[in-house]
This record gives sequence, C-alpha cells and structure tokens, in this order.
Amino acid sequence: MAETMTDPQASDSMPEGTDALAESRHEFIAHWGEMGSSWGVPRSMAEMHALLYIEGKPLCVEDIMSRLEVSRGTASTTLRNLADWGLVSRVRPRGERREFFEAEQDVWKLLSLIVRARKRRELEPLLAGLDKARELAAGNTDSTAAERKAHDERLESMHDALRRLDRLSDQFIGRNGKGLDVAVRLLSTLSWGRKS
Amino acid sequence: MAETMTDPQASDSMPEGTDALAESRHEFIAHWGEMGSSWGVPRSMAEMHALLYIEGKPLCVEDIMSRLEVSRGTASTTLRNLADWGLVSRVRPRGERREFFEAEQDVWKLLSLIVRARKRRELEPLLAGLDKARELAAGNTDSTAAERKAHDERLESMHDALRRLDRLSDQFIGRNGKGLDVAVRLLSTLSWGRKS
DNA sequence: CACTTCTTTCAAATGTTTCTGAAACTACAG
DNA sequence: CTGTAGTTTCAGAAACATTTGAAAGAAGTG
Repeated sequence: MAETMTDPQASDSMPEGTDALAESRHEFIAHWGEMGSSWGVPRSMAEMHALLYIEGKPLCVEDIMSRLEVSRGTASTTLRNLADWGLVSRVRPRGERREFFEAEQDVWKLLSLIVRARKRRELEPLLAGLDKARELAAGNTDSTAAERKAHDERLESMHDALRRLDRLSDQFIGRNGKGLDVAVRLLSTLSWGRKS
Repeated sequence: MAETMTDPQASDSMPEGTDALAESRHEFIAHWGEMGSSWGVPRSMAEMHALLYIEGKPLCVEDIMSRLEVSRGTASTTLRNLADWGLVSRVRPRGERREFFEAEQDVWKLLSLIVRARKRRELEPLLAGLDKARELAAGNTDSTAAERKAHDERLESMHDALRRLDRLSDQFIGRNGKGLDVAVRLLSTLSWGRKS
C-alpha cells in the first residue's frame, strides 16, 4: 500500500495505521458497505463513507482510491454524491493543491442526515402519490358504494400510517440525536405491554 | 383485460373494478412499487404486494399475472417471497383447484412485519459485525494509545446508535401498531424543543 | 391410473446499475 | 502563456438483478 497520505491537519504525525486496527477498520467498512447495499445505497458509496468515518481524519482522493481499490472516476462521483447527501464535507487545507474529504463524526447527525434525505426523496413523494390516488378515486361514478368505501379506507389507513412515520422522522431530525433516545426511553418505561 | 377472476369468497358478486377506481389502484401500485425499489425491494415484489393490498380480496396467479403483466415465473417466485416475508398469505378456497393470495390488511401489522424482517436480516448482522470489529481492534499491539481510543470510540458510538434503533424497532414490533403511535404522540407533546 | 389443472423451477435473455479509464476540464504557479 | 497537479465527465465494459418461457413437478378428479 503506497502511502500517499499527507496529513493535512498535520497535528502530531502519529505512526499511521497498524495491523489489528487496520483489520478492524476493514471489518467495519465491509459491514457498512454490506448494509448500504441492502438498503439501496451503492456498496461503494457506503464503503467510502465508512472509510472516512472510521479513519476520522480527512483523506484525499488518491488515498481513497488505493484504500478501496476503486477508480478515479468512481471516487470522484461517489464523493460528490456523499457531499450532496451532506455525509461528507470537502476540506481544503491551507497551502494544499488537493482536496480532502472528511466524514461527519457525530453519529446522530449522520443518522439525521440520512433520515432527512430519505424523507425528502421518498416518503414525501409517496405521500403525494397517495393523495393523488385518493383524488382519482373521488371522481368515481360507477362501482358499488361499499367498494368505494373499502378502497378509500385502505388508501386512508396507509396514508395515515406513513404520515405518522413522517412525523416521527421530523421529531428525530429536529433533535439532533436526542430524539430517538427519548423515544426509546419513553417506550421502554411505559408499563402497558399487556395487549397485542 | 380478460377477467379470469373467480371470486373465491363469492360474497355478493359486485360489478367488478371500474374506471376511476381502477386508475386509483394503478396509481397506488405504481407509487408503492417506486418506493419499494428505492428501498431495495424489487419493484415487482412491491407492486404485487400493492395490488393484493389495494384489491383487498384474494387473487389467483392468473389475475396477478394479467394485472401486472408479468410472467408466470415471476409471479410464482415473487409470491413465494412475499409469503416468506409474511406480507401475503396463501388461501385455498373450498372447492377450488387454484391457490389464491391475500395481503395483510392491517397496515400496522404490515409495517411490523417489514421492520421485523429487516431487523433480523440487516440490523442484527450489522451489530454482530461491529462487535467483531471491536474484538479485532482489541488485540492490538502497535499504534498510539490515542489512536486506538479514538477508533474504539467511533465503533462504540456507531454500535450504540444502532442498538438504540434496534430497541426502538423491538418496541415497535411488540405493539402491533400502537408503538409508533405512542412514540409520535409522546415526542410531539413534550415541550422541550429548545436546544439542538 | 390417466388426465387435467395449476405451480414451481431454472437456464437463458433482458434490463439496470455500477465501475472503469481515458480524455476534457480547471486552477494555479512560474 | 505553458506546464503541472488535480478533478470531473462520460461512453463503453463489467457486474449484477430481474424476467421470461418452457419444461418438470404436484395435486386433485373421475
């Protein structure tokens, strides 16, 4: 592994990655990548994020390319996407030609960013879609009243459930990490686990 | 649309799907499929589920094939998967050769099933993976103490956050739909939205 | 048991996403 | 203006996922 590193923060030049640590990092990167791909995020995007997160310090494109064994093109595009999601930020150390990339280190901010993005991109459009479906059903002439009612109810309850999820994610986003914490605590405390 | 329908519950033989209703269903199916595919679920699987959900009554393979314009093979495999996830159940009306399929109509049960499945398949393995990464890092000799500590903390906080999500999903699963409801209500009621 | 009806399986075809590498571009320094 | 270091873009290649259709398999019936 030809070290292209050029520590930009140039703090105290520690003796670089080592055996066990490096393996541990690898493990983390692999699992995070795996998870990503089963949630519809390109594996290499998740891996790249994992690398930057676990490394904890800014890396340059060369480093990322060699650590993950991806092409320049992939690195460039993927980093751009990560930056768009807000998961990674560009850093330009003074007196450096190259651009460095750094991952958000606060896990809760990280999760908020993800939730926010998915909410915008998927939940909201879906809710809008359900509304449209409801309108369509409204201008209905033929078909049984019972049938119409049942249909409306199905759309309604789906819409309703998703709206709740949407609200929950708002709560979550709004509180920089404390949100989920509180939700879990409250839920676990309540002593009403009797009925289904 | 050659109607292959043979209403198995044969309740009151209503005049079948109609214009506006049919369009509304289509809209729903399309959006649900869209959502599915951005969450890593094959589009046709999501669509098939949507069809069964919005139709509200059991359909046979032929119906599904023609409504969704998919091959017999796809229908068969996808229905099997849906059944594995527990989202759809097989129904064998008395005196019927064919098998019918019916979707869970309770939206909360539906969401529980999804959460449960994803938790098992993805969250839990990931948590296990993080544990492994921690062990790896533990048997570490070289590298700065500071570096090790920082690494451990990164793994730890990630693990911690995911464990909380895991617990939240347990709560959610445990209460057949009331869970999220309560979480949202509690979160929205609390009046401490002052700091980040 | 032979026949019919329906279901499953699976290799090949198709379609989609992701990745590569090289060329085009940008910004800066001398 | 010219050269250099770095980044982006994009057409094609490779990898991956989904779908098909046909053939094999079950299961019910007379």
